[in-house]
Amino acid sequence: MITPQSSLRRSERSRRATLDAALELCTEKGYGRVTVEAIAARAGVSKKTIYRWWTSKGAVLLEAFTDAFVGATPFVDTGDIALDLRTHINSAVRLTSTTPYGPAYAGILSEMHYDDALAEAVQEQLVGPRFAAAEDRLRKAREQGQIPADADLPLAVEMLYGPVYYRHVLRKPPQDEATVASLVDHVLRSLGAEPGSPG
Amino acid sequence: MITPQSSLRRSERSRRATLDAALELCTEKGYGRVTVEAIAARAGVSKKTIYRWWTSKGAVLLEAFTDAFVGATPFVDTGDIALDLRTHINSAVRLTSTTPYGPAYAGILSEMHYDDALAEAVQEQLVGPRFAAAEDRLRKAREQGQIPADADLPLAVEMLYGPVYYRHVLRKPPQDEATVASLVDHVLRSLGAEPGSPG
Amino acid sequence: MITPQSSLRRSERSRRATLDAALELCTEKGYGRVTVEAIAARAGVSKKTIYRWWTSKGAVLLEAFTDAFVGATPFVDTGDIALDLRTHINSAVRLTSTTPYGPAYAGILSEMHYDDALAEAVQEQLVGPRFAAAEDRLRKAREQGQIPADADLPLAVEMLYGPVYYRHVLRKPPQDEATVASLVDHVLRSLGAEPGSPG
Amino acid sequence: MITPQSSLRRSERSRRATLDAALELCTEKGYGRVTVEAIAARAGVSKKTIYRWWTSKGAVLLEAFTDAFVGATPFVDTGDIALDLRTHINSAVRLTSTTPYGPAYAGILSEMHYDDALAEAVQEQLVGPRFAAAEDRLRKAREQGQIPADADLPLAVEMLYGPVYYRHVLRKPPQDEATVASLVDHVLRSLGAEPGSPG
DNA sequence: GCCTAATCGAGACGGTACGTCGTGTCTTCTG
DNA sequence: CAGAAGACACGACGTACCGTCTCGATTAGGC
Repeated sequence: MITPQSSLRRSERSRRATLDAALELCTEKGYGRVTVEAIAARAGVSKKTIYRWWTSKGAVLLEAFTDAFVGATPFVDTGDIALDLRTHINSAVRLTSTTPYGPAYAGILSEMHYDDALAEAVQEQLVGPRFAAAEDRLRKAREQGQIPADADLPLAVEMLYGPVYYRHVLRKPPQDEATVASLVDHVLRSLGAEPGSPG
Repeated sequence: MITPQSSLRRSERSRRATLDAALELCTEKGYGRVTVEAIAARAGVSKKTIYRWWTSKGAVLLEAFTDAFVGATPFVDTGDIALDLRTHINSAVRLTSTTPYGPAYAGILSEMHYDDALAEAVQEQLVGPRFAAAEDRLRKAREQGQIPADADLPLAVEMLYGPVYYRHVLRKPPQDEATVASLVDHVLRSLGAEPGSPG
Repeated sequence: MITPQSSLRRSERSRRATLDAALELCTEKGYGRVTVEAIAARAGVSKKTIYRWWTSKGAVLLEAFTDAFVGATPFVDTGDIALDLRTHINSAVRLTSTTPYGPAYAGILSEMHYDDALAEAVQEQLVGPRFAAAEDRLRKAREQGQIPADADLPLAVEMLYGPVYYRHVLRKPPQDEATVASLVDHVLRSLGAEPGSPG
Repeated sequence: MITPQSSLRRSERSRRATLDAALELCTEKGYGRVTVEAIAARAGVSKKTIYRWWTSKGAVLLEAFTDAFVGATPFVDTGDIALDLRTHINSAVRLTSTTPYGPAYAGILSEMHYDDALAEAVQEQLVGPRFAAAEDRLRKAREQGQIPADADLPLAVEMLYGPVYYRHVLRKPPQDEATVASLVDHVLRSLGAEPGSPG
């Protein structure tokens, strides 16, 4: 498992120092050059302690990552579906293009392909909730008649998130806000929605 | 550089053995567990020879990859823009979901984040041409009035490829043909195109 | 110090469990593979407790060792110097060739070279008393005229004990009783003693 | 095995640097504190190289040791048995009491108890030849009538070497030359030899 | 027969070293 | 003379113990 086994005796000091060191090193050298050895040295923590609470470098960074983004992207419902989607996608763009989280996330995505537990954790803790939140917001819009009743919501979410990931994994520059607005408009139009609020 | 230095004396036998061994190992163990050491041993080739012709494991696999897909996805123009886009995207889906190329490509995408030369090579040899081909085909459709004159073509291409990458990097199941067809329809509709040929 | 600090609250149960576990492990794996960690686990005792009462693994085994041999080799004076020396040396041979004490003693001798406190303790508790006992018995024999007045007693004791240690540290098979008898005779003759009782 | 597998490609430079570093560290810190890690660092050699050619720290030091003493103690036959034995035993005393070889040898003796291959190597390369040489010299003396025909030669050799080991392993001060001379005289007398040349 | 402090088990902690593996370079021998 | 074989210095891996350090939970004496 990725989430640590329960223990009452765990040192919060070591935990924080480890996560902070991992993020720092990710910024300085890039995920691929970060080693457990270096994290331990930077954090003033023993390697044993790291291996006691995490299964891999990826698990450490995932925790650092989720820690930082807990509650960071709540999905507020302003009533304006286009606005809310823009807000949501913009936060994702920022997430993946801000140091040190962007490089860290790219690394986590890499590691997912060889580490099943990590893949599962990413799905459950990061991707799943955001995907669901976007789908829920679209569903509400559909119920309110802002988008047609037969709209394919999962497809819409993929069309929204897809380009963000596309740019991130191919190291292309992240979308600016205007591009995101245009993307949201296109997706809504593709569903058959009436042109809504101005981007 | 990724593309090998020219040489008149290069052994084609060693080249093929190396690429084949790399793909085999990728299938068996996954990209992350493939090592130059193991490729050399499997191929019956010395490490020195590998390092002479490639800069990294990623470069070997990229060559194995492009080798296999040279001319594999020509962009035929049938006159039906929706059909041609479906064909194109389906080939990309197949590319990323077929053993051993799917796992290999995931690995290459990982390595791109730490290997600038590899990133450049991927862009030039794989991503760029395909992106351009899709854009060109859309441009022709625009010229023929099948899609509006003000359509944002790069955005459209990103909306088409984005979901493919999204699923690939997040280890979600690849799209089936119906889903791809629906995606293409949605993208065309988002551009303001008239509903076209039935999927 | 090697001998434990005095305490009224010390748990005899823990003490015995520790010593027994240490001897068991010494038999099973050999001194070099015995660790404080393993002793604690086997004894159902915490490492802290071991470190509270002993300074090192060597100290634990020395105590286990001396515990077992307290009063085990009294030097009885039968009036027959050769017989008494044979008895004495035979007990030393048995000491060093009996499981688990032989391997434990070999380990203690090893550790002595890096642990001054242990070296001192071995000298004071084991080697010194036995050497003195042998020398005393020889002195009495000298006083009774059984050996010449100018006999070099310390040299004699070294000649008696030397071969026992020689075989022990070089992992040669221990002397049998006939060999010990012959050794004692040779040593006595070397001092210029009249040939004594038959072996 | 202790003696390295044959190879034509072995780097003599690395070999010497390793042996020298091992001896230096043995002098500085004592055998027990010497680590393969430290030997490698000091020698500017990789740990892998050490593990390639030796099985353990003990094997390294044994080779350093035997290297230094190859041909160092030839058994010259002057015709005077007492003189020759004194020479021989004195060389053993010096061997075990000279930095860095004394501490190194103590460590090797320790390790022998847990490392069967090392034990065998010590017997074959160091102890066996010296024991045989001493026994041979005594045999010649016996043939020449300098000692009785029924003399127990192995026992004599043990009586000669025993005290040397006794002092070495118990960390007592080494014999001086007068003590060695007296020891040799006693042993010869114990065999029934006529008092020989003056010490 | 309580009360309270030392002692106990358990085990997390910062470390050091282990022995192994992979990297990328370099050398030697062979076809 | 390119290529296989593989030794080399380096550095990270993940593990084992070290000796120190909290933690509650007994568990004795002194009251």
